[in-house]
Amino acid sequence: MSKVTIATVAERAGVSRQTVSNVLNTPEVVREETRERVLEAISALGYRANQAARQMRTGRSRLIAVRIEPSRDGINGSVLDRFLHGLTDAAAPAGYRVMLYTATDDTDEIATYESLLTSYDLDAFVLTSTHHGDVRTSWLAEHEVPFVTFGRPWGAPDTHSWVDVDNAAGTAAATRHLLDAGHRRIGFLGWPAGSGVGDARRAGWATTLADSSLPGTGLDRAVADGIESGAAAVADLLPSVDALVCASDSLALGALRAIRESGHTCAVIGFDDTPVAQAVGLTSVSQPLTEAAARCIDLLADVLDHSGTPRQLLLAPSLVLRQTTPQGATT
Amino acid sequence: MSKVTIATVAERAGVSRQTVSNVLNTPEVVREETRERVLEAISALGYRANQAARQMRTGRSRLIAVRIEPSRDGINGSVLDRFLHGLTDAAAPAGYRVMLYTATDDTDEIATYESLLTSYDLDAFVLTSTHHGDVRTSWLAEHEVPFVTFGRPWGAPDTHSWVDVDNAAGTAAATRHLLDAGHRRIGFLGWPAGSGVGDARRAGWATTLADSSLPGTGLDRAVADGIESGAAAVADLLPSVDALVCASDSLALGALRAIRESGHTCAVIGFDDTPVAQAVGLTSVSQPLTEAAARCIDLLADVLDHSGTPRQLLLAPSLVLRQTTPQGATT
DNA sequence: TCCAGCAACTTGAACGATCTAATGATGCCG
DNA sequence: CGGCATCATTAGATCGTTCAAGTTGCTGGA
Repeated sequence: MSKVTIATVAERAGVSRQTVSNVLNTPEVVREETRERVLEAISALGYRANQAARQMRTGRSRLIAVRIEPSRDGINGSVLDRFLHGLTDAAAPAGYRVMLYTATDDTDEIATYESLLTSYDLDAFVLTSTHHGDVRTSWLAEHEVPFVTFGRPWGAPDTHSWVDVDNAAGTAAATRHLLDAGHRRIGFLGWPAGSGVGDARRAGWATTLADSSLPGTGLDRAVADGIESGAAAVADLLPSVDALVCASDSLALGALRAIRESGHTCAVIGFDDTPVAQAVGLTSVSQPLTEAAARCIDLLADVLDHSGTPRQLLLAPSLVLRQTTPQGATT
Repeated sequence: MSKVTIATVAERAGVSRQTVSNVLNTPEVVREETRERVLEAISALGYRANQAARQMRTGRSRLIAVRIEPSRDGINGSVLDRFLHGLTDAAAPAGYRVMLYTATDDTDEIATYESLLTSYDLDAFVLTSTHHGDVRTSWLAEHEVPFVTFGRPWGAPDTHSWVDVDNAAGTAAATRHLLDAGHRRIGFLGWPAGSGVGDARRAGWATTLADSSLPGTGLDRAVADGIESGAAAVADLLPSVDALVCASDSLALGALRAIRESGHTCAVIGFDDTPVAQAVGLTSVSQPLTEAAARCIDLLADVLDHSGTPRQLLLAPSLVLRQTTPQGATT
């Protein structure tokens, strides 16, 4: 099968190249009858527009780029991977494809932007893991590159479209669940202050306790993410709590281990509903990653159509109930 | 900054467009002095070749496509994700970028090939999860599309380049480790016959036992992958074995649960060294995924240079030692 | 009858690179 | 000193698409 170009289709349909192009891009200017004849020719010949040629003319590639992280923590890494799956799925029906890139840090990432933009003419970027003082968003905005972030612009104004999950609502739901189960001394195991996500998760726990007029002071710990650090932090917290809300499944897993070793009884809820949580039967807060990805594509389509102002979406996480007690959790 | 084309560079260096093109693509035909002048202009202007234009002329896009699976089993899905990370990393220095696509089954995937090839002019595909009677490889070969597979062509002749991990060596190492630890009644928990990978993993266990003149008959089970099915299968196997080699971490996790519930003592080794295995401290066979991805890119570069015959690479997995006993494993 | 106005379609140029063929400069030999 | 091969470089065509500027044919109002 030799290559089918727009000229082949035009010849077969007995029209000019431009008419074929119009059928594809601005169908309303072509007469019904002609359009049908062209469409018939297109499907008969199996014609598909050559993206490279289209891109050269229009400057748009229908390609969006996403950063893929070196799988840092094996447990939490799966969150971004699931988001990526969702993004690829959602992009295809919208006529976009996803291209991957890696970068070691934000500065390196910006260098990659330049390289990708000049050589591949990317249409847009989807950023993940936004954080305070994120230089990437300002660079992209400054260079007028369309983008959407999964994660709100912590501390910066809402000048671009983003999708985020309501982290505070997640830990609030977890805390409420523990309250309903009769727990009264509910602690929180999270990360050091400064990360937007971590702070929000802590706040969800704190405000829920406050709403029930229960004390939270001294019942929380802030450590780096990880099983070991989680276990260590929980060790000295244990006598004072009978339940724990955690900022991640890694921390929750560490907590479970410390609890089992100590002989205490303490309920635990994790965050992110990772495969590990599923495997060990741990109750965990689940982010709607597939939906978040689909919304990112929606917002991106808007941005690329130059239609309207930036929009922001906050999605609600859900609590996946499994066991919360250490015995259960290790079952 | 207005766009810098090859003509801009040519003007600044005082040469023609073609000379600039030659500096980039066939440097040996350009005189040393001229080349330096051109290179200087390139870096001064920050010129980068426009891929779309190059692609239209040459028909090559420097883009390779990889299928991303809907994260089926959350535990085992991480294997392909880690491979994907490695692939993206390895592709960049070689001048290639990775594009993602999804497909529901092999037939759908072939339809996607056609679509991607005609509209994006992809250079090559990297296939994963090869299996018996894989129609994808024959389609690609027939249409002369360059590709490399991660996973050997089970049952088909070695007509293309591939990289695979020696699955049998992995379970053999696991079995040997258990033998060295003094176990003599070593069972195997795997998948139903027919999957190349599953059969190889079973064979590694069987031959290692046979080498030590130990019986294996009746000590293995074949079930669908998953924690539940693993637990169920191990239940009736338990009195007869004091150690278990598993075809996946999911099965191993199921086995651990059944063992704990039964009160028996039995060592367990998993496969794939997934985050779950790391989290629960399970000894597991680890595939060198980063290296496999890098080798795939190497082979692909060869294929795309039309240099030489197809090559095949078999990489050795390694055993990651953690605990093998259920007590340890649940710590 | 004439021409403005419109709808439907066509024509030539352009995007930015690479390929092919042609050109000018240089050296070598008889 | 002329002829010829060799090397370095240039000019023009080309890839497949879309944009901008036509062209054609028809309708209807003055």
